[in-house]
Amino acid sequence: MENITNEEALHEARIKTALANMPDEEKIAEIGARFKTLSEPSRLKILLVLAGGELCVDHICEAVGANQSAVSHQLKTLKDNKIVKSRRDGKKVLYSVADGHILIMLEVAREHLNCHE
Amino acid sequence: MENITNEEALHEARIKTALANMPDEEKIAEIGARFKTLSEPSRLKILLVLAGGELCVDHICEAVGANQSAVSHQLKTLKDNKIVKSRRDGKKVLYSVADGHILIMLEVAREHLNCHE
DNA sequence: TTAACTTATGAACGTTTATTCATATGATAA
DNA sequence: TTATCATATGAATAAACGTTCATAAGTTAA
Repeated sequence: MENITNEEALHEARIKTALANMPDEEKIAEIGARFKTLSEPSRLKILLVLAGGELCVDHICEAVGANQSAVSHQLKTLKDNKIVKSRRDGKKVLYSVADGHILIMLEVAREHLNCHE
Repeated sequence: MENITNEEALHEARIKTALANMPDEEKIAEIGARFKTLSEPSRLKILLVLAGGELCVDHICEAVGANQSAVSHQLKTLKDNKIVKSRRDGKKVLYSVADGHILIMLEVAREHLNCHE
């Protein structure tokens, strides 16, 4: 009985702490948007290809085996979410991974998979 | 002209290397499923609350301000994807974060956001 | 400017998915 | 067993999203 009360108090304390440190709705939505961007296999493939260095759109299409329109749409999503960046070089537009955090997240996700298979 | 050829060769080499190291379709789908699980704000909130320690379902409901059915459905998704684990304690079922990789990914995602805002 | 090449984008269709409602299952106490 | 509390789940509705098709926009060379 005493135990139950203590547990209850502990859990209530956890909830309070968690809520105090909880990011606001907007921040949570942004974090979620990042993860969502990384969740689609077609985008993951593009990212894994770009992990090797910058490439233009038609090379990306060739590498992932998807058509140009689909790849461009996905690149836009990736870019809007700061997962990749781009620069123009003549007729071509070269895409690359935006920063190191992305590759770290990919690596941690793969480690997590290995731990649970 | 020479430059263009060299660039072309470099990009082709990148594609070859990337494709050689590319996980198979199934692995990519699994990685994507993990990210997708982390992408929904309602699930992220649950996870951020559980980051403080294990809690039973009704405490989670209270903390995230969602109804019991929705929370149970989301907990099932989180558990199926090895993001959380659970144990029964009497009438209650206590949920907690499955392992440290999850919290690392959350942290890296937040760092990534901070770099780009 | 015109033609050729490269990338981007709008609309529509089909699929996936989160929430809600109602109900079932599991556990404990009386 | 029965009543109550706690959690899980099936079905349905509504919203979100990826792909495709068609076409626009930007860049370079002739």
